[in-house]
Amino acid sequence: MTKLTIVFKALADPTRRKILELLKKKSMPAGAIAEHFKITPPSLTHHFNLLKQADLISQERQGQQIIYSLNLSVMEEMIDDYFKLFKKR
Amino acid sequence: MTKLTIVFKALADPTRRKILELLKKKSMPAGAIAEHFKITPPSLTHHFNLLKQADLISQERQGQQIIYSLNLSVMEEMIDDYFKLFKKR
DNA sequence: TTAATATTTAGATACTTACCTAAATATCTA
DNA sequence: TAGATATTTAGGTAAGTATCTAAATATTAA
Repeated sequence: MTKLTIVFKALADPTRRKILELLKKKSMPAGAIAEHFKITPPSLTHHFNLLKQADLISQERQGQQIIYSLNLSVMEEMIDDYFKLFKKR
Repeated sequence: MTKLTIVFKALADPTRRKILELLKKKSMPAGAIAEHFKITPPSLTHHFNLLKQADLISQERQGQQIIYSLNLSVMEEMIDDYFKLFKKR
């Protein structure tokens, strides 16, 4: 699977897009993210894994918590490299 | 399913992205598109349907052929409305 | 109107995915 | 070290998806 396919698959789910939007405001631990959803922690971990695979987020342990952060650069690269093809201006 | 989810799902497949890239060069009938792939016509029709559902392409019959065209505006809207959120400049 | 061409529809199958429950791991605190 | 907290891993299931073959539809040409 190409990197682009992995990224689009990651974005093709509303839960994962909402996670990205939360992380755009600020980095936060899994538990704080979980408060915004009604799915179980294992399901959220599944989504974190796909977002990590797409390199859209990073994680860092801080004590008992795992802090997730958005990797803005991957989004930007995608816009620059792929969508520019289809952009007028 | 939201419109954005439908569009990202449509883009999350290499065959469909290649169809879009072909149509970006010029509109063409299903058969001409098919020459670039090794999958069967019904499989291609399946991909056309998903791209149409995402409003990324349009079709128009011309005699025996169905001519497909790219809807650039949908791509542009998506870049403007969604990705701008994540874009620095 | 019959045959040929272009494409889609119908239906089946193997694979993938999003979700769950139960159990495991990692860290902190008493 | 034992217990509590935060998160992940393992394993299962129902629903979705990409593909195929066979049949149907639409159009053109003989």
